[in-house]
Amino acid sequence: MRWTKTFIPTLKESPLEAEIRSHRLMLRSGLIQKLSSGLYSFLPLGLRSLRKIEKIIREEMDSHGAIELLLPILQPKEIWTQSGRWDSMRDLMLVAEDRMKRSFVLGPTHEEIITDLAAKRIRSYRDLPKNFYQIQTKFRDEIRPRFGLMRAREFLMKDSYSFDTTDEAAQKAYWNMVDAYRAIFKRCGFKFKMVEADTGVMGGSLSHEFMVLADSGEDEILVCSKCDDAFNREWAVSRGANASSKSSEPSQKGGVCPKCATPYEILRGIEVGHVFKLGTKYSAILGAHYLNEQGVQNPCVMGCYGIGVSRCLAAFIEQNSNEQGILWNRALAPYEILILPVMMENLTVKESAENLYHQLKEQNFDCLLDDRGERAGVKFKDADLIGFPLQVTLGQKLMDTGQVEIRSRFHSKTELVNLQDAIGVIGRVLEEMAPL
RNA sequence: CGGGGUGUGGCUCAGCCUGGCUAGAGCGCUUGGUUCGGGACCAAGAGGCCGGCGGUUCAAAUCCGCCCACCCCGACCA
Repeated sequence: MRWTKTFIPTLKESPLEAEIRSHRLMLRSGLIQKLSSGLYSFLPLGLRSLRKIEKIIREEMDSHGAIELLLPILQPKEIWTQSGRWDSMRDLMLVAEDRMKRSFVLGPTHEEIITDLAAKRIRSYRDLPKNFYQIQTKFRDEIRPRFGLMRAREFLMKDSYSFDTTDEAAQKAYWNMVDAYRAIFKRCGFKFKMVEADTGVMGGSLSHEFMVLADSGEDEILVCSKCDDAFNREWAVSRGANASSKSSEPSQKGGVCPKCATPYEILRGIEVGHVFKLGTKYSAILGAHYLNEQGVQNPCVMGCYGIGVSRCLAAFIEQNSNEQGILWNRALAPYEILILPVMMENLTVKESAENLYHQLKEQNFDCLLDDRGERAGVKFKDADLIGFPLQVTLGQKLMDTGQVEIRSRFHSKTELVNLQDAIGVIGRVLEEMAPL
C-alpha cells in the first residue's frame, strides 16, 4: 500500500482527553477516531491490526475444534426476561424499540441466543459436543467508558459457547479453550497471566481470566510466587484470603495465598479474556436439552469464553510502546515493513523505492511505501510514532554507494545493505523477529 | 449514579475575575518561493454564529439561570 493512497491522519500533539499511553498513541498514530464517549471508528491502520488479531483468533479457535457462526445483534427482550437476566443485567444493556414498540436488547453477550439455537437445533447426544464462536460487536452501557478502546460502549468481542453431554466433557471443553487462549495470547505477543476468577453474573462454577500485565491495568492480580498461581481480588476475597482492602499503594503487600499461605505479590493487568464453565444454568431455563443413549432428556452442559478483540489492541500498545510511539511486533503490526524514501524529488531514490516496493509486493511481503513528498524529519517521526517493525530507508547519500538502511525496531539495530540484497535481508530479519 | 473539572477554528491553549473596537497565538491546512537524513524558512491565504437556550445590560466569549457534551476519581465488565 502507498501512504498517499490510504488514510493515516497522524497527530503531532496529543488530544488532552487521552489519559493513558495506548489511547494517546492510537489517536496520534491515526488508528482510531472518537465519535462520542466510548464510541470509536477504526481507521485503516487500526483496522488492519484488528484484523490480524481476528485472524490469529480464528486460526486457533478453528484448530481447537470451535466452529464459527454469526448471531444477531438485536435480541428480543423476551428471551432476556425468560433467562432472568433482564433484571440482573438491566443497567448495562442498551435497548432499542421497533415501530411496534417491541423492545430489543443490543447484544451485550449471547448466552441466551446461542442457547436458544441449541434448544431449537440440537436433539441428540450424537449432535454433541459443539463449540460455537463468533467475532462481533458488543454493546454495553458502561457506567464509565474510559481509556479509549480499553473500556468502550461498543467493542469487538470473540465469544464462544460450548455444549456437552456431561460435566466431565464440559470440563474437557473448558480446558481445551484455556489451551486455545494461551496459544492466542502467546501469538499476539502478550506478557500475560491466567488467573482464577469469580463467575459473577454469568453464573457457573469455574472461571479464569487472562490478564495482560500492565501498570495501567484496571485490575489487580494476586500472584503467589510459590505455587505460581494467580487470582483476581474478588476470588481471593471470596476465599477469605484477607486481601488488603483496596490498597491505595500498589506496593503494599496484603494477604497470603489461599492455597499455601505464602504472601502474594500484587500486579496490575488488563483483562483480555475470560472463560466460564456455566453448567446447565442457561440450557435448563431455555430448554437446550438432548436425548442421551438411553433416550433420557438432559440439559446440555455449557461453557462460555470471551476475548475482547478491540481491547487486545489497546492492551498490546499499552505493553509495547513508549511516549515516542508504538513498538509493533510482526504479528499485529498494521504493516510489517515501511519503505521510507528520503527526498522523493531525487529520481534515483524514488525509483529505487518504487522498485523495492513492487518486488516486495510481488513476493507477498506486507509493506507500506511512504510516497509522500514530506521532508525526512516528518517521515521519520511518523514512522517512529506508528512503529513498524521493519523500516527500510532509502536516501540520496547511501544511494551513491548503492545501499539502503534496514532498521529493525525489534532488535533495535540498523544495518546497511546493498539494494540488490535488500529483499533477502528483509526476509531474514523478519524471520528472526518471528518465524512464519 | 455520586464527587471534581472542562467546553473559544482540525489540535494545544490565551482572553473571562475587573462586560466595551473588525475575537487572538502556536501547531496543522491551502498557494507561491527558498529548502531537503530527524516534525524547515519567508510571504500570502482559508477556517470560529466563543457548547446550546434563556435572562441581566445601551452593550455579553466575559455576569446570572437552566440544559447538553466531554474528561477525571469511585462501584461493573471483554
